[in-house]
Amino acid sequence: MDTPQKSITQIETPVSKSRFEDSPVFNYINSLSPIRPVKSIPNPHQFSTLNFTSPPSVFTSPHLTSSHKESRFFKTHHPSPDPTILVQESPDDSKSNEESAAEADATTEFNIDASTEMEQPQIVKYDVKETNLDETTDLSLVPYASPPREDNGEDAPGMEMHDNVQGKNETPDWDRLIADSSEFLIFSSPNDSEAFRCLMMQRASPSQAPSVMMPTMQPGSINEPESSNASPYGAVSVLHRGIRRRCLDFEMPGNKQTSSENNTAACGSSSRCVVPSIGLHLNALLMSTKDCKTNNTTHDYSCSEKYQVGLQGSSSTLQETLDQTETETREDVTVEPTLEELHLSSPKKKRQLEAGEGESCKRCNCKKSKCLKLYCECFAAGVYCIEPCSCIDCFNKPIHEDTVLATRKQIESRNPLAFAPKVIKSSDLVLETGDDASKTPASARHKRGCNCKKSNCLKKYCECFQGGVGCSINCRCEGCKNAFGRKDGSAIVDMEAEQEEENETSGKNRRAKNQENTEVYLMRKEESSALPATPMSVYRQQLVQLKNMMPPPQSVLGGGSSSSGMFNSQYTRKPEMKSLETVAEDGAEEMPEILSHSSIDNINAVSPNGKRVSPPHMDSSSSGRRSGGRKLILQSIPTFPSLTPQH
DNA sequence: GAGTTTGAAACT
DNA sequence: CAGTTTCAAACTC
Repeated sequence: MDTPQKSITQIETPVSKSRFEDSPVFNYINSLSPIRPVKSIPNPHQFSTLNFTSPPSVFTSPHLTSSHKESRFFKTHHPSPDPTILVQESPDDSKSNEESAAEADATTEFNIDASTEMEQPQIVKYDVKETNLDETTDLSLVPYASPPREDNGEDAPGMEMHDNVQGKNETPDWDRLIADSSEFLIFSSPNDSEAFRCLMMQRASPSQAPSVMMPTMQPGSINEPESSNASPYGAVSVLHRGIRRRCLDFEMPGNKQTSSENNTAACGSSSRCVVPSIGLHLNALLMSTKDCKTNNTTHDYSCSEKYQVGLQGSSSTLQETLDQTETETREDVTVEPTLEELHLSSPKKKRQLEAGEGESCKRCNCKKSKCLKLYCECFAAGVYCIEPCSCIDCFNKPIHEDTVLATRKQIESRNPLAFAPKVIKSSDLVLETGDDASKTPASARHKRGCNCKKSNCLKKYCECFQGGVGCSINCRCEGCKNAFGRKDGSAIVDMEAEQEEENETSGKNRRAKNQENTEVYLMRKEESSALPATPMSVYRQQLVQLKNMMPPPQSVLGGGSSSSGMFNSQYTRKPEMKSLETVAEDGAEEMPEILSHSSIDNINAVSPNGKRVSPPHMDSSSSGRRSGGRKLILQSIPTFPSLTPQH
């Protein structure tokens, strides 16, 4: 420090400084600008110091990113030093890091924070929840997270440079920062969801105040970075990444068991499954509905509430998780979790539910694919197989996480959109395909289109039909009679007409199917009509319908997703914008959650694919439609992805 | 529950 | 990119 300063001073002083200081202009400038010559000298120092410090900061930020990356796929530890320090510094650090790293992200986050200090608590809460639920490491990922803090702590000089004018690189700033940060953290901590509490409790959190410590402490301070893996939490966090998230997320509260088996078992339990599935996939909706049946058959509304609660908790966690860590997972995924999955899952689930009992999660029946191919619904949906599955030689279990992730990556490398939602909203489609989207009543289309030859797009063999969307020019189907919209462009055909046609062709089976289809179709119609109306009402209707029969996935998505929030998952794999848009249309308040999911999907689509970036859509659409409070949340979401994007 | 049909996914 | 095979869900009986 000293040497550089000296050198600088020596150089500047003799030459320029003396001349300029004497000049009247210099005097005038001095009088005008708050910055005085004194600073000029110190500045160099700081600047130099900054240079020194800045490099660390730069490295640190990368570390953060790296940690995030790692956390996504592998749960890593956070090398965070002292949790306390990190916590304290977190706010400023985040800012500084973000500014240096990505101004845009920093600005957004910063703006959010600054604009809504009141809301910050909420945001923090979400973060905390997510982090808690999903991963401790994720917390670090959050701008506020500890990692930056450490760096900042040393990097403080860098901060000071900016601040030099105002204040200098004084430690007192740290105090303030700490105080401020503590406030944020405190807010978040109090907000902690019960799940988080449970985690904390289970974890036997370190002595420190949970609120502040929570984010960082889990990973770093108390437990060694590596410990994350060893510790159940670590395993959990790891599991949360990628596919596991769904089931694992739910497990958190109750189970600390990170063990994969336990997780799967947990999934077997309705409660767990429901929550996780919801978070990532619309499946949860079905699950929830089912649960409602079993548990609260009578009270639809209660179910809805329950569901919402679950969504909030899970969704928020999922969102952040996805956004922050999982952009990749995308799971576009996953996301996505996704409408598609929901659609698919719902019918299946319906059957399963009807046939079997209590399975809240998806089931598969894979015999040869080892549940490591898209043939497997569970795998395709980004969820682990669970007990109810009848699969043989299943590798889609937490135990084989590495294999699952590797396979996923492989598949994504082949087809980045493989885990993305198959059904996209019209707006997105419009961009891509053009008018077709608008034609369909559903206002959504299948991403790639179907290739039906014999089903006339009137059976669930048809992905378009299964997804509750009309066929489009992208479809290569033959004899398309899709009730949701024909390939030729004819808008939705009246179900009656369809039924008549179908009856003509073959009478028997159609009857039941048509009924189902009709129901689905009606559901969709209601949804479309109801969307403008209250999301809750729609949601309730859907729930009721679901209870009565299998809800078509689409319907679930539209109403349930909107109300509860589905995107997803995005996971994300990432669900595509459709879900987002639908959600936006449908529901106002809960949109954020949904968005989070959507974000996931988007993320998935974005990072892996790079092809379509749903987030922008989401942002634009969401921002335009949404109300302020939610908007903030949504905006915050996008920012996270930016931070974590790098792999 | 077993068998068939179907179309997506995977492979060549 | 097209054709073929594999696969598991959807469907039928």
